[in-house]
Amino acid sequence: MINITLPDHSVKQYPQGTNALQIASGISEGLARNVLAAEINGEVWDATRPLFEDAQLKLLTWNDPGGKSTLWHSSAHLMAEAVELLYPGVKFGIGPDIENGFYYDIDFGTHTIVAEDLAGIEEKMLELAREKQTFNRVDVSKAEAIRYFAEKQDEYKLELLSDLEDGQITLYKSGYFTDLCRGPHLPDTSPIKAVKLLNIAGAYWRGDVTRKQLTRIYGITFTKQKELTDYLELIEEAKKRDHRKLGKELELFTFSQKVGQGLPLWLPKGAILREKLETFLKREQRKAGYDQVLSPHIGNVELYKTSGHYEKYGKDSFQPINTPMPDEQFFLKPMNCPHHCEIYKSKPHSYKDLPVRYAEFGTVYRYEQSGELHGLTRVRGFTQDDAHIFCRPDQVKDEFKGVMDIVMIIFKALDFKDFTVQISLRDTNNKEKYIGTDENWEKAEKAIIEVAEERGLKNTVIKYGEAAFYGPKMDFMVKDALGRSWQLGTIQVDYNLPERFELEYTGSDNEKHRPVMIHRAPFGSMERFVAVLLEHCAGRFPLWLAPEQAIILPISEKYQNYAENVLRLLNNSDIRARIDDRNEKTGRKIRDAELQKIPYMIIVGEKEENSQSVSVRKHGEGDMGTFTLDEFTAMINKQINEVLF
RNA sequence: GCCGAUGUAGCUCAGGGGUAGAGCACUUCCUUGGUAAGGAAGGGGUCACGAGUUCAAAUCUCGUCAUUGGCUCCA
Repeated sequence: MINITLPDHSVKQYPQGTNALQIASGISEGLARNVLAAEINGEVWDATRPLFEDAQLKLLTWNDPGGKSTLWHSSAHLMAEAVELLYPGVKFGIGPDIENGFYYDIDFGTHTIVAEDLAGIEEKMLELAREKQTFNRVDVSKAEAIRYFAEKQDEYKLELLSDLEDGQITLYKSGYFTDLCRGPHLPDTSPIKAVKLLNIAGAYWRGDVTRKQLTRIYGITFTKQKELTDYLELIEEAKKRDHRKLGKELELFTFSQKVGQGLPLWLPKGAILREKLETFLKREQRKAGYDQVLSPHIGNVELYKTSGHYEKYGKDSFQPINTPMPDEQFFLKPMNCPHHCEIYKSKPHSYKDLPVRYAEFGTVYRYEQSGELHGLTRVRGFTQDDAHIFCRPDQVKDEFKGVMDIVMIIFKALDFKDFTVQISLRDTNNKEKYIGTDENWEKAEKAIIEVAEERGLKNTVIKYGEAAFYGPKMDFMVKDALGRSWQLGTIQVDYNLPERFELEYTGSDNEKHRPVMIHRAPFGSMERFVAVLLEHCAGRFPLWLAPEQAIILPISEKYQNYAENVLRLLNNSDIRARIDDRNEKTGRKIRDAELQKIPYMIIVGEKEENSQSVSVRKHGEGDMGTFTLDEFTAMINKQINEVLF
């Protein structure tokens, strides 16, 4: 007999070889029907896998992440089975579950799969699911597995097998399909009740550009049709928040083929938004001891040879600008750091002056691959809210903390709660990829991890091999409306550029020392930040950022003069407003103002003119009643100051 | 850059081998109104661009450009 501990800490005895599904049946048939997998001592297992030792058991259903992932992983197998039946001879790469659903990478040979084919695959999947095919785990020797996939001529599985140790290889068989897989899987296919194949994409085998591109089919499945319908509705809703759509609707930015790919044009309202964000950050930076500097948009090729960027990115950048002088070349600046290094070098520094903090909203140009461009989140010309801190080694940690505080002030002001912190370190197996000494790298990496711990940052992930070539970094990641993760704020320690530019300060010992450089951009780039902000607030900007804070709606043209008086007074109080003087009824003007997401509507007619007042309507909330102008401006200013101060 | 999809009026989109449609927006007129669409008339498109097939191409084919879902990349 074995002892099984349930989540309520009760312990029950079962014969050896009992499985989780049988235990569930013993508790209730209803529960057994909903069991998708089991968590055994913290590890997700097949519910049908026999238990031979004492264990902690948690039964997993659709409501558990482990239940969902098992359903989706099994769905990937089910899709592969359907594809194999419909398109004999296809070969399979990998097919994992992902955050929302699953995918399978498939080599269709000469056949091209198109969107219209997906419905047929979905149908076949449902047909197979209804057969209640069981998933059977089989331990096999490496030789057996190789024999099976060699016979099937599936070179991808054979390659995967070559990396596996004999003795730890399992196959899963379900229906007509057998896959190399470590599991876990559903007891059988019957819980898969609703299927949607979402899209088709190319994906390089093992993520390697030099290898063959397979066809990746993404899909998602559910245990109820209703869940699928709800999910699809959720996606539709999310698409309404897409910054590309809102940016057009709210007239914030646009693109022009003539100007060029990935080069955003900021419209008047978008420009106000950016200016407000800049002013906000500049003030915070002033408080934190930063100095604003300015540098040109181009730099001599020698600058980038010194920085090392020429060697690494020269070929893939915008190509050099030539001048009438032979052998003279300039590059559009792809980053501001080299310029700031030269600013630092413009005079000698004492240890007493440090840290020196140079900040600049610097516009940079990077020739991103055409397929990478994406709305405002990935562009070829963008403005970084950049700054470089030059400090003594003993100041690194404090400076790092100071920067983190600024990032948090911004996130708080804009109500960004849902972010993750990614700490990117070296790939320790490929140290030659990075510039700088081992010792310096270790020092920097240690400082970042310590600061994250000391400040109690939640949702922190450490990624090895993701560091920039010159130093480790900490990035603040936020998801867009469709769940794609984007890097916003970034803080990067750099022990290398000071070396390359031979930056110095005089220490208390009257000797020359190397300062440490910290690159940081709390917004990341203005473009990407606005994009994410736009999706975050669905176009309903906080009052202090709204390009138009109020719109004055005269009941008829008879009140145009009074409306103009009101506008003048609002402008005097620094409130951004305009008059809707169209020949339309009030209901219509209100509707349009609501659609434009203008925070306040000010209705003026006979009543208001006579009492020198305004009627106020708040976006999304409705009529707020009558105010004097002083009351109204006081209310607006209070609301703005609450966020900003 | 790679695999796939898309490109018709300012916007959202329908249509589709016989030289173009809707709604909204815009202009003019009527209406002068009280918290989410007042009425009428009118203007507006080389159907992304270039080539080919055809008596005839916006429609079919090829190429280019742009957008887009992914992959790869992201100083």
